[in-house]
Formats: sequence, C-alpha cells, structure tokens
Amino acid sequence: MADGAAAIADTSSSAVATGGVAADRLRSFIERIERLEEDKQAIMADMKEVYAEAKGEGYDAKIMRQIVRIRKMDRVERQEQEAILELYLSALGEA
Amino acid sequence: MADGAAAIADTSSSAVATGGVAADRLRSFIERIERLEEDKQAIMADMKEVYAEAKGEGYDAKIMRQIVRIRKMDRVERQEQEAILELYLSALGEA
Amino acid sequence: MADGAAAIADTSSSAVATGGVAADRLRSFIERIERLEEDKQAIMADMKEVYAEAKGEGYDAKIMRQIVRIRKMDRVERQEQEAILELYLSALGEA
Amino acid sequence: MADGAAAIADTSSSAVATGGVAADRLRSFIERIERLEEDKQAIMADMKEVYAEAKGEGYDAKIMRQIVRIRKMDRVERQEQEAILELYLSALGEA
DNA sequence: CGGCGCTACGTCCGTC
DNA sequence: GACGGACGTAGCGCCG
Repeated sequence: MADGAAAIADTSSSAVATGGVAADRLRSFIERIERLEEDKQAIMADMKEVYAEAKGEGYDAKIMRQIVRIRKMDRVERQEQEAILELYLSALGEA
Repeated sequence: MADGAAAIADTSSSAVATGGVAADRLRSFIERIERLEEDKQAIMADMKEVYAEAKGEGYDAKIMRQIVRIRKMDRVERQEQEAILELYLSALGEA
Repeated sequence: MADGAAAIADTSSSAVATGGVAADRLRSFIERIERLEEDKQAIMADMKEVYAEAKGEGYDAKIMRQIVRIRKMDRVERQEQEAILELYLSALGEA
Repeated sequence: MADGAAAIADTSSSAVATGGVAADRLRSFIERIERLEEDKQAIMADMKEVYAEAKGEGYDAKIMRQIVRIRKMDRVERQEQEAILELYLSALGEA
C-alpha cells in the first residue's frame, strides 16, 4: 500500500501475491460500502413508511416533504449566515 | 372517510382542539422524518469516509462506485431471474 | 419524425433519404444547442469579470458568492412558502 | 494598502460614509451578478426546450449531450493543436 | 491537486 | 402504461 495511482495492480512485490492482497483490500472496501448502502436503503424504506402512515391519517406527503425541505433550508441558511458572518469577521480581522 | 384530503385541518370534533392535535401529529411525523434523514446523512458520511480511506490507499472512488453499481445491477438481475424461475416453477406446480 | 424510439435511424421511407433528413435535423438541433452553449459561456465569462472587478476593489468573491446564494435561497423559499400556502388553501377548499 | 482584505468595511475616509458607499458598491456588483445569472438561467431553459423538442422527434437527449461534449473536446483539441503550431511558428520566426 | 459549488443524470411519484 | 416533473445523488469544472 501507500502507493496510490495504481489502483488494484501493483503495489510492491510479486504481482500475484500483491494483486491478491489489493483485490482483497478492494473487496473489503466494496463490501463496507455495500453494507452501508443497505443500511441507507433500510432508512429510506422507513421514511417511506412514515410518509405512508401519515398519508393514511390524511396528511399530504407532498406538503410534508415541502415542510421538511423548508425547515432544512432554514437550517442551511442559518448555517450559511453564520459562515458568512465568520468570513466577514475574519476579513475584518485581517484588515 | 377518515378524513383524507384535508391535511392538517379536521379529523373529527372541534376545529380548535383538533387543529392542535392534528398539528402535533403532523409535527411528530415531520420529526420522525427528520430524525431518519439525519441517520441517512450519517451513513452517507460514513460512505464518504470509506471512499476517502480507499482513495488514500490508491483506489479510485469513481471506479469503485461503478463496481458497486454493477454489482447492484447483477443482484437485481439475479433476483429477477429468480423471480422468473419461481414463476415457472409455480406454473409447473399448478399445471 | 413523429416516430420516437428510433433516434437517427428510420423514420419512414428510404433509409438513405430519411437518414439524410434525420441527420440534418439532428445537426440542426446540435447546432442550436452549441449556439446557446456559447452564449452561456459568454455570460459566465461576464460573471467572472464582475467577480474579478469586485475583487480588484477589495471585495471577497467567496463572500459575494455566498450572498448571491443566500439571496437566491430566500427567493426560492419565499416561492415555496407561497406554494405551500396555496397547497394548504386548495386542500382546505376540498375539505 | 488600497483596501483589499477588508471587504465591505473601509476604503478610505469616515467609517460611516464609507461603509454606505462600500455597501452600495457591493450591492451593485451583487445585482450585476444576479442579472447575469438570470440570463444564464434563461439560456439554460432554452437549451432544455431544444432538448425537449428533439426528444419529441425521437432523438435521445443523453446521446445528444454526448455529441455536444465530444464536439467541444474536438474543438478544444483543435485549438490546442493550433496553439502549438503557432508556438512553433513564432519560435521559428524568432530563431 | 484537493475541496467546493454547480450542473446533469437517474429514480420515483403523480398524472392522464 | 407512458409521460412528465420533482427529488436526491453523482460527476465535472473552477478556485484556491
């Protein structure tokens, strides 16, 4: 390892042994990703369930999504406002 | 009827009390969604970490993503094949 | 024309004549796109110029971009708020 | 010093007057940017229209995008070739 | 050359 | 059942 560029192929010693190791390492990464991906899908399924349940009680999913989005935007904007404030402050600090 | 269409508004009794209850219920749904969303974000962050780590060892994230995608498609195809197979089998069982 | 699926290939009569026509039509679309793309690039260049000019007067482009983004978000959010209000109103109207 | 770093704040004389001027100047830049951004959005909308029209006649937008991209690369390459050629020519002229 | 922001693509949902 | 629209995610290009 510690090589970089080569992805998969060589890293150091014998092509065969090394290739095997690299492949195993790669496989490990891939599997970790896939495991996480599964978890993510599970969560997304839960979200769908919640929307479905809400719909079952007469709430409109479209509206709910919009509310979630707006609240998120509020949060994001808040953060950006803070970020910009910080930028201003650091800019002034350097004057 | 349950209520359906009205989202927010009525469910049954007095508009005021009900509005409050409906709002609380809605709030509850929204918060569940937002909680799940957070979890999802956390997982995505983990995935980014994995990609970063892999990159640090010389693997190309873009290629890894392609691999994941292809494997996923394989899985889907496999499932479809199995579904078809099952269909055939049940058809034969019923023949 | 009026066909769909086939992209380029057949549309109706003789492959040659038709192919020629389709190719010409495609070429026309492509060129329109490329013309628009050029215009877009020109505008983006103008924007860069403005940022550069501002920078020349001591304004920080990064901050400016953030301001522009926030203002845009404000606009979008405003619109979404209105959209949601409308949704609520129509939902209530149907109750 | 000219001003530089400070963005917003000082440029020269009294903080108040100057702040106002700087703010106005900044506002002007921001508005120019926003105006250009609008134009850009308009052009992008036009492009979407063209793609939609093409799609309506059976052409695949994704493929068209690829074509545009490839042609653009060709153009860029061509320009680079010419740049190199020019370089050679000027080198010879100066030799 | 690494991070960030914007654009473009694929997916999912609602519609007709 | 297909179409179009909306959303979220992935790729790309610019800036630092």
